[in-house]
Amino acid sequence: MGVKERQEREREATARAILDAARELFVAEGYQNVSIRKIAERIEYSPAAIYSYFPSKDDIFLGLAEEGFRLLFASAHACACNAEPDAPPIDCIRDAFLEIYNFSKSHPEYHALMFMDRSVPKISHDWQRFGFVREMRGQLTNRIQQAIGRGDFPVGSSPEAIFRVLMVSVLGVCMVRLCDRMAPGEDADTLARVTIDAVLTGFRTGFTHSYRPENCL
Amino acid sequence: MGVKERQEREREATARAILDAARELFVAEGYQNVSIRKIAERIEYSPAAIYSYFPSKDDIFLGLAEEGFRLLFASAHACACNAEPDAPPIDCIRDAFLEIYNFSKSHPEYHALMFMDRSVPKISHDWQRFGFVREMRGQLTNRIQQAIGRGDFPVGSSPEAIFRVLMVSVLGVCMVRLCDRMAPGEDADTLARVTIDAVLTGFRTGFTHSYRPENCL
DNA sequence: TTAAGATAGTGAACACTGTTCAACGCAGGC
DNA sequence: GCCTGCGTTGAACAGTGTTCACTATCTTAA
Repeated sequence: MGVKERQEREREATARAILDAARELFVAEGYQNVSIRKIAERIEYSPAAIYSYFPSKDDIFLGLAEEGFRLLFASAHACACNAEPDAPPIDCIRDAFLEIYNFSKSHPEYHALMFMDRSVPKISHDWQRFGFVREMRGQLTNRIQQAIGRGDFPVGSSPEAIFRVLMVSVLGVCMVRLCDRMAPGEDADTLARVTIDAVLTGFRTGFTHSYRPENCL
Repeated sequence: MGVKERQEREREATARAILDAARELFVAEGYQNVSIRKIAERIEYSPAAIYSYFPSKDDIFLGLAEEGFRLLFASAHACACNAEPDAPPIDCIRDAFLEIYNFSKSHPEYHALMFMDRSVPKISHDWQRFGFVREMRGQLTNRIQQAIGRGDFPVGSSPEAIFRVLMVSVLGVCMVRLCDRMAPGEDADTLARVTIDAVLTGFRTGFTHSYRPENCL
């Protein structure tokens, strides 16, 4: 009687195998150099077979981006601020954004897929659908709110604005590094730290603005 | 006797025609959708002919990136701070970086080619060779030095560090916008302004760091 | 047990891509 | 008038994402 179940299981296993093969290939060779044919060869299927599991190449990489967010979220969870619950919120915030930068170093392909790639339009459009993306933002904005409560930021500061500006600034550093736009000999790690500190100091000191974003990452 | 000269002129004209066709096509349809065959069709040559003018597709777009830097530099020159030489340096700096953001809006394809594209590796490697890139940085770091002299930034601040952090932060905003990573309804213009002000305020207030980059853009 | 049906997987093709190369035609110089 | 050399070409190569008619196998009902 478990025929349907077994078939379903087999289908799922093959889908997983496709994703695994795609991941290994694109971590090793980059998105541009992963072709359906290479994935097919790796799992010993014909290229056409893949299209009965995923509607297009983009959808395979949409699945991988989801995996990337899961990975980043796991890293963020494991970083220092969560180990010491009594650590100063401001240090947690700094660490969390440094972790995003570090993630872009340890998983450059995932980072590119998640934050930079324009060749997978579906990621751009659907990218808010990942639940843990919202969860991760929530956790960080909570920390920022906590810091505001402690007087680290001026009263009335917008946690979302602080989060957003930190995010785009760090993503800027990541991009400049990943796109080989660093000056010869320039130290990206220091740049990341200084950038985060500059933005944090800016918001801590306070300046007037009416930026109240919502649902950003 | 002017035969060689005429031939040379004709070759140059064809090379220009290739660049023009490439530019029109890629401004209209984006880098990904411009093929050698489309360029060839537009200038009424065979695809193979193009390869006697440019070693590869990448080299055509390397030429276009150079054009992009020229354009951006022209915009920066034309922006408010140059119109009023007595304007507060801090406003000039803000305007200049806002201009970079605006350029990414008015010329998204050029911006992507200049700052984001990884599919044209030669741009990454040779990208410091553009003379006016250094010139533009020089002009801006001078303005920052001027501001330091006026006491807008703490004594001993590094103009290069301020320049660099402003640059990567603005590039972050540009990237998030161009890569469709904005939240629905989020206002990128405001984000750009707030980001620049946050970084500026951070550096004006001052925080300890030993970042002394050189030759960055 | 056999016939019918569902379906996963295939090979071949389509319409593209960047790039290469032998061959051809034509202008320039002797 | 012939020869050389250069610009240009058509055809091909090896690759891409994707589609589709077909087969072979496995499942289910009679």
